[in-house]
Amino acid sequence: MVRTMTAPSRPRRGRPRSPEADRAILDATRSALVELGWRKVTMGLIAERAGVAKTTLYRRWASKSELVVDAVSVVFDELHLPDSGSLRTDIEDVVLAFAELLRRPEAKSALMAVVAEATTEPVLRAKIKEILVGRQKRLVVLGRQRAQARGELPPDPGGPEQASRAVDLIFDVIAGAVVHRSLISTEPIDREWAQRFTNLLLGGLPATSE
Amino acid sequence: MVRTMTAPSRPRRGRPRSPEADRAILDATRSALVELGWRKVTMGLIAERAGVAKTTLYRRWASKSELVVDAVSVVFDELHLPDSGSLRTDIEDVVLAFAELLRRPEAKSALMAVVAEATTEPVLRAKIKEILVGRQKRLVVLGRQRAQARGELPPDPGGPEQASRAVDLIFDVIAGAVVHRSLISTEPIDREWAQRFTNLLLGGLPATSE
Amino acid sequence: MVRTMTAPSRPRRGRPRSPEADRAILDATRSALVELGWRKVTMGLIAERAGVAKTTLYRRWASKSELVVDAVSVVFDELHLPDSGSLRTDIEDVVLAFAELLRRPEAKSALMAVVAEATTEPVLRAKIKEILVGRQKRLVVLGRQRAQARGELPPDPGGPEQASRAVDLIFDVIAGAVVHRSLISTEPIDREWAQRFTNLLLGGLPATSE
Amino acid sequence: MVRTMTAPSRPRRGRPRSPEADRAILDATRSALVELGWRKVTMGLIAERAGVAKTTLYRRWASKSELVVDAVSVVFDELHLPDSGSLRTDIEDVVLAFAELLRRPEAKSALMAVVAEATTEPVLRAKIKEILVGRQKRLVVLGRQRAQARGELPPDPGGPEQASRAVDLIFDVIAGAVVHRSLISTEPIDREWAQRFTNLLLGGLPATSE
DNA sequence: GATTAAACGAGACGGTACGTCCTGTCTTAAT
DNA sequence: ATTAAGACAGGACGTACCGTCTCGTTTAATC
Repeated sequence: MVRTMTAPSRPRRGRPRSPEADRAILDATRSALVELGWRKVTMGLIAERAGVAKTTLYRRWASKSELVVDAVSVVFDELHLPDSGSLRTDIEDVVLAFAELLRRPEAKSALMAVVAEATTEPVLRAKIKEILVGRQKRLVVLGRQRAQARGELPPDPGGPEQASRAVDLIFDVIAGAVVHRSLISTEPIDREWAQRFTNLLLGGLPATSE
Repeated sequence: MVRTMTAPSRPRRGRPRSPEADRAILDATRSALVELGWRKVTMGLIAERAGVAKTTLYRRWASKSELVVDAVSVVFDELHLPDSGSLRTDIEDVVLAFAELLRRPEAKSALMAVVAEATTEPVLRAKIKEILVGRQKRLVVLGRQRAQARGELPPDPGGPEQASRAVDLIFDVIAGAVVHRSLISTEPIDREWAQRFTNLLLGGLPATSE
Repeated sequence: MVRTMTAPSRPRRGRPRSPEADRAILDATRSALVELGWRKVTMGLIAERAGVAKTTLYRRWASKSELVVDAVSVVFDELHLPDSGSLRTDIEDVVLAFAELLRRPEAKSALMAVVAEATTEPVLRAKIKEILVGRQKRLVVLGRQRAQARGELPPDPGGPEQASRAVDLIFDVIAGAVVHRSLISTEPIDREWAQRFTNLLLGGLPATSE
Repeated sequence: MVRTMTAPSRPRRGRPRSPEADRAILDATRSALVELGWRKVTMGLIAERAGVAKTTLYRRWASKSELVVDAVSVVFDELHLPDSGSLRTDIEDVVLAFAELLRRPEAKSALMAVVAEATTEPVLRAKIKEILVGRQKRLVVLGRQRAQARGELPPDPGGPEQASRAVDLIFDVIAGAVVHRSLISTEPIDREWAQRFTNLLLGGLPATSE
């Protein structure tokens, strides 16, 4: 998560970092995002709400953006893909679930902001790629496997690299459509839209008018 | 463009606003975005580079975000859809053109930032919807008409509202995929990717593995 | 006082500095020093009490020390030398008055602090020399003139430079003794001590035991 | 010196305090004062230079001020009064020696700072009174005894208390004049000034013009 | 040609957040 | 019990922008 992953067995001299502080900070960040939105959330406010000094924040995270990515990642990890029995409803369900996630204030106000920051900060960019993008591709992989098992999709034609590129493409199309409609076009996503999108994705452009 | 569009025939007493200032401000904004990126661009800096007082900026635009949307809109308006002769290459071409636009620093660093701001500011949201979203749908409308004329797509089945919803969907899918891959997944978009995307869009998910 | 003395007739572009802010800041500084002492007075607190932004302070003064010198200077300017009729009582009176000034919390807590800062900051050093030292020498000059008029002291023997050096010496001896006993030895200064000091100053060391 | 002087024969369980640490800390404090001056010297820096943990500092001294007083005291203890054969040259010599001491950066930058702190901290005040003031009065006592033995000064007229008060007065006058000229007026002290000061002190004000 | 009202440059203003630094305390494991 | 290491709460620092304001100065349409 934070930098706990650095060196699993370090000599560890001095007072160790407080895990309670970690938790309190991430909780405070999420609740502050819910109540105030990205703009009005400040490092000082998070520290105050977490009952922690500002230095404790900066000791763990290099910027507000990186802290927020970590705080928001657990929300993204809540996404699951219950086996609905058909590829069509699997897609519809995940589109609706993702759309609902993007309606949550802590996600909506934060996602685009950290992505904006990331355009100029490579470290943050890598973090987003790993946490918010990479980790969610599991949903596409899983849905694809199920569909292949059901015979709804043909088995992977090429090697593993080709399969990975296929997953990436599908992920960008699904997540991209939901993000674009939710946050850029700012139009609502309901089951009807999810169905029309799934039609397009499954049948392709010429089939949509039927 | 600005907000000078209020009441085209006002009594207009006193000194009129300088059109040179308008131009200088928008130019300074674009060049500052190119060099420094959204974060480091400040209203004070724009004013200085434009040889203009800060007051002059605020007399015309309510915030940095709104100014930047206007400054960037001309870049988006450069997108065109030359008739390539087939729907497939029309899509490929527009995907590549849009991807290239998002590689330009003034667009890349600004788009997500203003979208992030827009999550909490309705006025800005409306402006983005009109300028950056609404205006580009013309590309989808045009491409669709040509494809229908060629017989590549069936004619509009329902009324005009249904057609509008179809355009919206296609726009969100195409623009969403490009934006997501460019700015969130931060992977390069080349002709090979554009072809695979177009395959998916035209043939649908089951056809992609062939 | 502040920098009002710079360029008596400048073109003066832009909004002029608020004289009310000047006054409010200096008042707030003095009252804060009285209540809290040098250590606990912060720039942020002064700004708050003066109803002024911190930037307004820093626009006028480079540091807390320079601000405090200006704020305290008016207290030093309150020192006067009423004509008591004899050199002996003139000295006693001025010693007691200066001792009383150094008992005032705003002076006591601030004087040594700014002098300490001045050991490393030439600009501040010059300011102290001008305001807190130079301006008070008038008292010595005046007392000396009166004593010479009364015949208690011989007229200036050498040229004006020699007279100036004599004044400097007497000032350092009187002010030095009062400052040292008040703030370094931290012993009380009462009329009895003032009399013994005056004896020493008028009669010299061998005469004190009589 | 430190506060280790509490209970010379304690049971002393656990690891004893390192005397090397004491020395290293005081040395580091002095050298840091020389290089950086009071302001830029921090407890953390002293600890680092002494190769010691911050905890070790705070276990021995209650604050930076108290540590610095101890570190600087050895410099003051270097003052001596070689018997020059006459009261006049004894005074001149001690004035010049003290002036030279106050030119040393570790003394100059520290003395006024700790005095400033002491205006609000009684414990520190007592420490300064004992170490920096009380201990140096020996110089006045010694010089006086020699002068009385030579017949340059009359013997003590009153009881021991009156003699003590006389010593205090002379000390405040001499030390005060040197401190004031060195650190407040910030004028140089050379032999010529020391002679004029000694003239004044021995002969009194009316005699100075001769 | 004089009036007049808005726009203009300059820059001060109140305010907010920043990220750094230092203080003095506390918590580890090691000695 | 002391040590080195270093995390901790707290608080001030001085800077940077924000968006507003108050000046004195143009500038053009109206009178």
